[in-house]
Formats: sequence, C-alpha cells, structure tokens
Amino acid sequence: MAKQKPRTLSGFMELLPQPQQQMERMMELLRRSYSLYGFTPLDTPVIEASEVLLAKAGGETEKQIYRFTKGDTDLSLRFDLTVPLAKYVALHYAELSFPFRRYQIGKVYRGERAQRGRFREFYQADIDIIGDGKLDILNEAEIPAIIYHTFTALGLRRFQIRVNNRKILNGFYAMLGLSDQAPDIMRTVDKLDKIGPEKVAALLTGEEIGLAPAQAEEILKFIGIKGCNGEVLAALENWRGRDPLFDEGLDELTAVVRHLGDFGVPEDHFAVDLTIARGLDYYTGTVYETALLDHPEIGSVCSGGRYDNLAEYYTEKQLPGVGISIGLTRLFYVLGEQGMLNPDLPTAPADVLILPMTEQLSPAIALATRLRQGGIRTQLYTEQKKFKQKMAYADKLGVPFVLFLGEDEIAQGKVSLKDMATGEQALLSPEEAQARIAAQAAAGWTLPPIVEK
RNA sequence: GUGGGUGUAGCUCAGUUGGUUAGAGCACCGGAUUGUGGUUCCGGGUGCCGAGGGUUCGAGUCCCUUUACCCACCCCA
Repeated sequence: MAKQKPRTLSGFMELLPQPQQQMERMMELLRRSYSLYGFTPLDTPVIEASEVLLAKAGGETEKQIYRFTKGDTDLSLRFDLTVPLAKYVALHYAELSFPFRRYQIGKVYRGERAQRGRFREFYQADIDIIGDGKLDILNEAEIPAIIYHTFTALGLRRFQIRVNNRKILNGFYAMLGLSDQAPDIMRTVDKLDKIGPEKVAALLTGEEIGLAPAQAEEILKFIGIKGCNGEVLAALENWRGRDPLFDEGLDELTAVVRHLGDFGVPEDHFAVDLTIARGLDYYTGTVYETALLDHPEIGSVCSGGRYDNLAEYYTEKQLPGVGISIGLTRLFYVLGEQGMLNPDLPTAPADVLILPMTEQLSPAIALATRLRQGGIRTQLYTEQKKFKQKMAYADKLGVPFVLFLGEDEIAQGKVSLKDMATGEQALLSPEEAQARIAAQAAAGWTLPPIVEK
C-alpha cells in the first residue's frame, strides 16, 4: 500500500528530543525570571471566536489570520497574546486585582510566508501590566529591566534594549503638520539602519508619502540624533515647548531612562533610539525593541510598549497597560543557528537506565520504584534486545548511569552501577548506588507536590 | 500579496553534450563481539530522481504545467 509521505508544514518548527529539551529549558528560565518580578501565569485558548479576535484587527494583521469555520461557527487562531489578554481582562475584570501582572508563554499563528527566522507558528513569551484607569510611569521603566534580567538569565550578553516614545514622534510630526502621514513616515524611518539615510529620504519624498525635500531633511536630522542617552535627551529638549504631546512624551522618556538606571540596567544595554516605532499599532507611549547586536539581520526578538486602552473593544473601562513579547521561537532559532546553545546542558531524559539481565523483573521494577521515590529520573529497559543494543540505547540517550540487575546481583542483594562517562563499574548496595546517582542528577528537578494530602 | 531559486536515499548533496544497472558522505541495519556503549573492521542501498503532460529510439538530465520547499520584499516576534 502506498504510504502518505509524512511532512511538516512550512513555517512550523518541530524539534528533535535534544533541542526540544533546550527549548523547554529556555521556557523554564523565562518562567522563573517573570515569576521573580511578581507576574502570575496565564493561559488562554489558541482558538477564539472570530468576532472577538478580530474586534479591532484590520489591514495587515487581518490578512495574516488563520480563519476557518467549523460547522456554522466562525473561528480564528490567535495571532498574538495581547488581544486574548484584552478579552480576558475585560471578561474577568471584576475578579482581578489591579495592577494585573501576568505572563503568558504560548503559540501564536500568522499566515504569512515563512522565511529565515520567521515562522507561521511560533512561541511568544509575554509579560503585561494592566492598570485600572491609570498606570504609573514607573512600570514603563520596570518592563525593560525585566527584559534585561531575563536575557541575562538566558546567558545572553550582546543585546541592546532600544527605547522610544510614540508621543515624541507624533508630537514631532504634528509640529511639521504631518500627523496624517505619521504612520507611513515612522515605518519608513524604521528602515534607516537597513537601507541608509539616502534611500529613506528617497522614500519619504517619493510618490507614496510625498514629502517636500526640506521636510525629509528635517525628519532625518531629528531621527539622526546620536549620542549617549543623556545627550539624546538633551538634544530633544531643543524641540520642547512647540507641541504639548511632544513635551509629555519627552517627560515620560526622561523618567523611563532615569529609572532604568535605578533598576540596575547598565547604560550600554539600553539606548534611546528615535527610529524605532514598531510593533502593532496600539502602542501610544513608550515603545521597546530588543536586538541581538551580533544578528541585526534577524530583526527584533522582543518588542512591546505602552498602550492607553487595552480592552476598548470589549469594555467601557479604561485599562492602560504596558508589556513586551519575546519571540521565543525566533530567539531559539537564532541561538541554535549561531551555535550559542549550551552543549553542556544535560539533555538526557533520565539519570539512570536500569537493565534487567534476567527473566525475573520484579527486583528491577522494585528498584526503579525506589529510585523514582528518591527523585531520580529512572528508565527501565525491558525490551528483548541484544546486550550491545541495550548499551547503545543508553549511550544515545546520554544517560549518565546504567544499572545492571542480573542473577548474581539479585542473589547478593546488590546492583552493578556503571558510570557511562568514565566506563567504571562497581558492585554496590542499592543505597550506595542511589546516593551516587543522586549526587550527579540534574539539580532542581524535584518540585513540591501541588496536591495536598 | 510581489520577485527570484531549488526539488535525486532518513539527512547534506554529486550525477558529464540526453545513453543502457542512479552515486558519495553521514545516519541506519546486520556481523566481528549472546553481561558492556561511545573507537575500529567487514557486509548491506533503504530510491515512483516532487507530481502530471510533452519532445525523443531513449529523459534524473530538454520543454510546458502544477505543487512543495527555500531566499528576499511587504509586514512582523
């Protein structure tokens, strides 16, 4: 019979056991980091009713949404975690405490063409802080501090958090009388690093945007402000007093920069960058983008910002918030491609493999139970294979220990424990063997029980 | 959505101006070695040459269509 060829869709990441372990490790580090800052975990459905998910969407995002019908219901896959959060907060408003700080790690779906470092299904790891009516500016400084901590916890060093404020940009374009064209201008200006000032100027004065050369020059001069954070802020002061929104944004940005220092983020890991404006269009104030300095070509791995009204499509309540999203799949892809994933990370699924050498399995099963009760990850190998194949299996899994239990051992009440790294083997009592394995077992594996007795 | 590239073994890829039985490395399987792996040696090809049509005595190779994947743009994590 002809077989259906197995295949995985383009843009969907599917990992082998070892890299999967590394991925899980990364997620665990993120959870710990987010938890450390007092965020509560949240999960929401991957599928939502289309009218809920698309309440605000339009343009590009709407085109990218996976949408389908099941029976007569119109369904969509979530394309980010922020819209589901908005729904969640609006729905459970009365039962939540504000400011509501939640983290969420989950898959999202975008039906765009897959590309290097760009997927159709990918993990986002989000944190958001939602206020009830108001939200203090300090939160906008804390968010990038969390990013700094998190990236550092992952072992990353060469990254930079770039900060800007939409109010500054919108205020600036208002000064020039260009409020209507502002979104197009920002998107163009965002390409500065990639295509250079000449091409940006050409695009700005081109047919689609149609600015006067003098206006383009003014814009390039503005976004071209360089220097350390203090210098950039000082330069921005020159525009103060000409637009109230601009002034407000400048005050906010100044506060964010100052508090970032208070939170312990080193000066060289964040920068005021007037070109960034990215992210979905619901950002209204501070915006962030984090880049890996050695891989600018791969784009942003983490971005976010401040929004004034998260859930305006679901509720009359005013719910301002600030948050960021780490593109976990992209980040993992880049790290893997660059050989930056720690190869020393133990990825064996077990600390020990028990090889029963006789037909009599009861002692081996009892031993496995005993080790597991002691918190040792134990695999019992009972397949009828040649000895050599059993060893090859242990070798491929990378288990640090193999434990033989044959007639001799059972008769003596002992076990043979082989250290796979050194090749040394010893006849030990079960207690001694357990102690040796436990000494090398991956740290932090045991967790307190979640169910009360 | 737009532009370009590539489909040959599980993976990465060779395959001459069209020529008879389609190859390499790695992986995999078996053996040397029935209580000792990772090294070594010996043996094994596991294939609808993406699919459909055309040209030809003859197509992996040339032409057309189609489909999938990759790269870039758009946009974005």
